[in-house]
Amino acid sequence: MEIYIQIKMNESLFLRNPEETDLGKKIIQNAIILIHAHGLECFNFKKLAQHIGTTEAGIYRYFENKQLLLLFIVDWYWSWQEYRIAFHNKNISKPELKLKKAIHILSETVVDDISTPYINEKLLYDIVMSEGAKTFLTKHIGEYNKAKFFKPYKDLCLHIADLISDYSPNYKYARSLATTILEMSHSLNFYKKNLPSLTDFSDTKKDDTLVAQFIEKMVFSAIQ
Amino acid sequence: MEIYIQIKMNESLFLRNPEETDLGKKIIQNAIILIHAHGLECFNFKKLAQHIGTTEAGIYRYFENKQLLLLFIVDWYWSWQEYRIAFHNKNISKPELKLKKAIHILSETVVDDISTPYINEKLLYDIVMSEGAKTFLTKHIGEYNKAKFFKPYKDLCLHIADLISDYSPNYKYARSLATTILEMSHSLNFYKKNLPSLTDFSDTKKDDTLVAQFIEKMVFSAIQ
DNA sequence: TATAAATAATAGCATTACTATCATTTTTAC
DNA sequence: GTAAAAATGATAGTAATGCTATTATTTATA
Repeated sequence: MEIYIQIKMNESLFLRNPEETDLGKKIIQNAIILIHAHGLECFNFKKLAQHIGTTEAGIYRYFENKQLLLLFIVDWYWSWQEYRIAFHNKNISKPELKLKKAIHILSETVVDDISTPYINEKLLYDIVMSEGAKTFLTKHIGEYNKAKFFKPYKDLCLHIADLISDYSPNYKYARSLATTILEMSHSLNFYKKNLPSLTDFSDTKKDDTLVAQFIEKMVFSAIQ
Repeated sequence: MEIYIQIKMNESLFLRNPEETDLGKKIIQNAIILIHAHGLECFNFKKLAQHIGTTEAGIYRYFENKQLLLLFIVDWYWSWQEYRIAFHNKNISKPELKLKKAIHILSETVVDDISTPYINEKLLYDIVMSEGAKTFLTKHIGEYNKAKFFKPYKDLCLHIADLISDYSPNYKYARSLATTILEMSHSLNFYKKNLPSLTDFSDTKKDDTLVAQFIEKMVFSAIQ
């Protein structure tokens, strides 16, 4: 059985849908590779074009600029994570287990998912960790929000908030706590890697569940 | 009694110490004003120079580039917050009260502190909220870390972690929790303002202690 | 009052972030 | 199988950005 999952993306993110053509898929695939390798700052459409053997103008036919390309892959990532959480929690009824699963999915090492041929989720996880916040740390936040570019993130946040409320219907801060889970699951892993003294973990330790354990304990004691 | 506080800054942040000359102080003061008004993306040394009536090259004599200028003011902010926390907790012995005070200082509205004439802390708070993360979301993170540019943030993190450990000596995740406090105290306020559906608060509500209340409850149930 | 230090004025250059045009190839429709 | 349409490639150009360099002028200091 070979299943390929396809995520329906917000059409305002692109000028031409990259998932419908070979060149488009190459753009996504190699944008992820290049941003992962050199960071968003060093990344531009000229380099991307050279890397995949096309022209700068060719990329501009798909995306208005690199911020929207970043938003595309970051939005894709959040939708994919929500899908994974829903998938793994299928047929599980205990709210406690569901919430724990979600926390672990969000804060543990991701491996490349072969059901998405031109997207390397392992690289994408790193990109979201170190560049993801830049999608909303911009003066365009209002405009982007109107265009629903943050919908995948908000949907996931609401999904987690619902899991929290299922477990603890009287807890008053389900959304703030969901946002805390989302944010800290990525940023503690970023710090663990780059500024480990801001955490209680070190990057050398093999155990990749440490961040999840911290968050899990914090969350469950908060909503108990 | 008029007291002016002065924070000793890391000398590698600048080429010439801006706090020692009139032009230098103007650079800091107006950089804060302009970054607050238009965001870091739109901000550059040419605009800053025009705004204060000097030349681009003049600014470059003080700072190598705008990232280091941002680091300067963000580092200043974290040192100032640590100072405020220490100041307000002077002669208070109960660890519980100290930690609560720290949480409130970090997550509630800041007003301009007149003991720092050319720095508007109110504007600076907004800048740290919406641009602060960009200081470490860069490929230069390793190099900046070596140069100790993140020391003020780390010191504050450790300060909070110590307050946590004083209250609850057996708690295993003092640093991660301190980082969570620091990060969420700013980012929840950012979301409250810009993407309120990610929080349980709305920007219209007058009460500015809501974020603090959420964090306080979460923290104290975690370390109980 | 000489000297050094700081600032102003101006120029210039490589890179970035696009836009435009036109030729060529590939796809699709009949 | 061919014509039309769509997508891509090749090339050029422009305004803004992020610097560096040079020289002149002002200001502080000895």
